[in-house]
Amino acid sequence: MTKELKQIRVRIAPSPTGYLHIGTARSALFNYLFAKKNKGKFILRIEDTDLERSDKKFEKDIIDNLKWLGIEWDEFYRQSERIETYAKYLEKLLNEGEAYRCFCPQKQIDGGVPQIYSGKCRDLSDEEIKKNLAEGKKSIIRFKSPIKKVAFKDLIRGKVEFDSSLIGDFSIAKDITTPLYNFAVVIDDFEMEISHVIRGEDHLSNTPKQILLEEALNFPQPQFGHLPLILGPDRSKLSKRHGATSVTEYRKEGYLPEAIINFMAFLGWNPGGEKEIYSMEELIEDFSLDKVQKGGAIFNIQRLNYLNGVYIRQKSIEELAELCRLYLPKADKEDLEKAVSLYQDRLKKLSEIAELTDFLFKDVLEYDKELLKWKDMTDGEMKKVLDNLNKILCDISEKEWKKENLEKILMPEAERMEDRGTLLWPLRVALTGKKASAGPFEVAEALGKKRTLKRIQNAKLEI
RNA sequence: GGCCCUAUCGUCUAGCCCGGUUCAGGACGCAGGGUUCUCAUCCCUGUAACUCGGGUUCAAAUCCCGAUGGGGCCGCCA
Repeated sequence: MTKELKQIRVRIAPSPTGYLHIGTARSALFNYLFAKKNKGKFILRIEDTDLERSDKKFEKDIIDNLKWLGIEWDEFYRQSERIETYAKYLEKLLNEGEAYRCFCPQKQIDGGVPQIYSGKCRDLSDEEIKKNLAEGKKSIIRFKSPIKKVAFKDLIRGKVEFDSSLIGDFSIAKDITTPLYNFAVVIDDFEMEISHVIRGEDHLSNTPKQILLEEALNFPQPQFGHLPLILGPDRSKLSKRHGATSVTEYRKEGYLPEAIINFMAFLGWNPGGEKEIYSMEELIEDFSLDKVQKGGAIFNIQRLNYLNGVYIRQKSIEELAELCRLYLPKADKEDLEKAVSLYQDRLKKLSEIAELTDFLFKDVLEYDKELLKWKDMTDGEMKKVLDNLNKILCDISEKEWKKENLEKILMPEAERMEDRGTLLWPLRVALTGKKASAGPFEVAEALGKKRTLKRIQNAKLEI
């Protein structure tokens, strides 16, 4: 028997009840990589059956940020537009006696431990159902869960087995036009011909329910693969209380999509070699589900920062300047490029550019005059140094006001001192007002002759 | 509490399937050093782990069993 090789079709199915979560983004990435690697299709399906909690603004955020990350889909669906389809299958299940209406009050949580549904309404007669309905009694639709062992081979974990008697008759819809998660997923995965369901481990215990439904509906079973969770520092599932969890927050702070992608890929996955800087193309090339980890991985911001620095340093000045525009709204293209070339090596996040380069955009610097002093200089020595600096710099023409020239002229002067810092530290502080900054020659060039001399004058006035 | 998943440096992990080549490799972090006026970049060095207990075997991080730890789920949310 030759097995027909079906096309690989995977999906990411976020619900628009919050901004794109880092965990959802990583699931999307893994699905995307798997699809691309196997020449398959990647589908985005918005799971907005819960009208109360769903919000268009979150849907927009999910779409925008997935695109921003470079995770593009081949097909797009919205569950709220597919209600008729679910209704059709709901009717079928109801008619075939695989599902039933339940008129019981909502499940009670007993001593903190929820109970399995008793099955009280399982065998209600048609008359009783009609009567209840006529009386306007509230009902939901439950699946008549057969008692059996449900086993499946997880792509990442191997054989997993559940006992359906511990699941009970779970709910599949609030009413005929309001399907619930486990049901809608099964219908959609079938209708969309999903071949592999790759999702977070938090869905592992939903899998037997979905398999039971697939069996009742005679659907082929997709392959399941459950990804390890992204954890907070306390090893519990990453959530708001651990800090920023949405892609948009990291985006606003100035993390690059390349860095986030590289970072997320290596949370729970590793190709085995020693190469750790990977572009999307390289990830696709090397991706494989059996290199996925089983245990959860802590979200380590230090590593994201490091990676972001790596990608920032890879940018051209022009690109980086454009990316930083948002953080320096008042700067023109030229200023932007000056600022960026001065601080590219020092940037961990784009947002830092504003504070780092504020001295470029100020007329008057405010700093403690003590900061001007290198080691234990006296005021007199300081004055001499500044005068000297002023004298030398005055003689350099506007035309020659270049980093290289400034260095060529100033360095021998600095060498003459017992310590180069005696000349260079006060210069740098006078120009930037900071104890840590880019080098004095490049800053002087960026500032230009006039402003440089002005700042040296101002420093003298301080003493 | 029940069910399920899981377990190598502080963190992300390689090695485990096919036991000996590993007193366990890389990266982040941290510490120290070099370059350097400062900070950063860059370069070098160091730091630190096979959860525990039983087996199996000449030999176990690697195979088996158990314990313990950690996590997830248990909704008329997804």
